[in-house]
Amino acid sequence: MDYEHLAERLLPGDYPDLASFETRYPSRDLPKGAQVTRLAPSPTGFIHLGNLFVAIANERIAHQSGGKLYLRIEDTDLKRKVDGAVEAVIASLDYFNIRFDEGAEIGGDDTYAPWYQRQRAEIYRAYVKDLIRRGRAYPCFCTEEELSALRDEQTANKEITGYYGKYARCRNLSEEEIYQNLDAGKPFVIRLRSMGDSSRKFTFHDEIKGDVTVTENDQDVVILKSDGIPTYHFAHAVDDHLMRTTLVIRGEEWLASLPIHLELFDVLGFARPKYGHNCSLMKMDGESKRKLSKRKDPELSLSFYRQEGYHPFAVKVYMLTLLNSDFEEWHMKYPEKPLEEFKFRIEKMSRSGALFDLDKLNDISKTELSRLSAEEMFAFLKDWSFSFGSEQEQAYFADEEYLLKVLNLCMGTSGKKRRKDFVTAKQAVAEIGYFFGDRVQKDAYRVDDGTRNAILDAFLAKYDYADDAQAWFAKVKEIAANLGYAAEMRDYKANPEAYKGSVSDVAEVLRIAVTGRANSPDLWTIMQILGEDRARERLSEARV
RNA sequence: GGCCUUGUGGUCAAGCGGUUAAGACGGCGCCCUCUCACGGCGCAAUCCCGGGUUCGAUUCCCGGCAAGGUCACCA
Repeated sequence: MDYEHLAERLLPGDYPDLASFETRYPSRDLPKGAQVTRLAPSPTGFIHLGNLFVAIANERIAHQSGGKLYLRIEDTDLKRKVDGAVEAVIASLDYFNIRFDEGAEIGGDDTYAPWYQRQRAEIYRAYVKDLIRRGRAYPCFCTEEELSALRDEQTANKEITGYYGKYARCRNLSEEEIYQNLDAGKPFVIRLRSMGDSSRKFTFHDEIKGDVTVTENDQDVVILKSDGIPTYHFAHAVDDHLMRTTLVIRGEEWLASLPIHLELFDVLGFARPKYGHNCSLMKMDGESKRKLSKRKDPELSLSFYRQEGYHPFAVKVYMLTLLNSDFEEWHMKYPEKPLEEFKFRIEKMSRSGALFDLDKLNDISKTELSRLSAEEMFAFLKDWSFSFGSEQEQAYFADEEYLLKVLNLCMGTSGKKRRKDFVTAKQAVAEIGYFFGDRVQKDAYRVDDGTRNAILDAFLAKYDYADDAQAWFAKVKEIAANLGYAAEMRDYKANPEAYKGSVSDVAEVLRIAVTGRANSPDLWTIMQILGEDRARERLSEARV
């Protein structure tokens, strides 16, 4: 077989000499141990938690080793392309403080560009042509129908499906048959002529999973599709070699095709990068665990967290606690240290899939938000409200001084311990509604109307805005005592039968009258913030 | 179904042949307290199941079972 001639027929024209790629895309000059990692999304416009999960790992490894993180776009499948997707990826990750050093739409060093695979078509073809010349790749004319018939046959025979061994019909086509097909204008793909043997296994060291047993690839996989664009497998090998990736961290769904990639690297004469396959995030669905799904789980989408008003820092902290089991302890010990100081270790990454736990995220959110200053909280809430809040909520931000007072109260900034009332911006903004016009009656009074009025009237009569917290509370106690309630909790607990209730019941009436709810931060402060007029107004309006 | 991977409380997990089997979230209870939040204390709850190896297995080996991944001209 004249492979030289075949190669020219299949991919006519001059292609650069392969050696020229090695000089055009030289080895990177980086310190010893530096890792070059990448993110290689397809431009579907959908960036999800799993992407963020992998992105954080790649970013940490690259930057803490003095290496590089780049963005490559895998747009080999046109059907998946969505306009603006690349910008969306960059913006979404930037929101979580993940920055690329180079790559699509990043600017900076473009030595290794182009970053879009479609724009690299000539490069891939040059390598494919070389493979054909060497007899390591061949054209395949099988149609989709033939392929699916083959698959059905194999399934029926309980055999491994695919294009391999005796089933690789076009692998052994004679020269005449090939040229007849070509002359007839039949479309074709280029397949790898695999030299592997699926009965042979070998051990591969995965940076995350440790030693794994893999079977040699014996599939004659498609490397160049009929449109002249490579498949993922082939583009991966060429790009990660030429872009000088040292470590590929990707989802574990790729582990199964690792043998293909390894054979490709070998046949192309490329040094293999290191690989780390990480588990995917799972979710509880009824009784069983399953991978987070785009269709069923809104929380998979990164935009979900923005809409709900989760602080990006909190989400990142949660991701990190799932990513490295010792991170949580470190972060608790040094809450003020920047995340970048944590020594991220790829070998600490979990080998099995973690269940996404919203309770845990909420808890982390609460504590991260409680560490903000009132001013930072103001900015955070404002930012959220003007993107997702109602007009009414946006109006909260008109009087900055007033809102700051509210936030200081709700965050407990004056006390020794911070309050943790806020979980998300959405919830926080709703929470502080009673300081503004929003006076929904959230909780019901638990006393009868007569007592309610009696308490309200008594308080109104004694209320003095100038009272300090002590004097204020002394009056509440006095009212309690007058109405047959225990002024001291101690007394009430010691002898509950002797009273109608305790001061807490009296305070509750006032609290509901002022805030609409049975639970709130310090009532005296709330009334101070609201101002005398509004406080009195609410108290009298609460009479029945 | 084949192949690969993984199996420690409800969840995330430490653990690497001898431990009262850490810790965090959640649950429950108590304390603090005018309510809530914070904080403190405590409780319940775990080594998937069989066989081995060993003086001794959660830890090592084998076999089950279960879960997840994957078997495209998608990535």
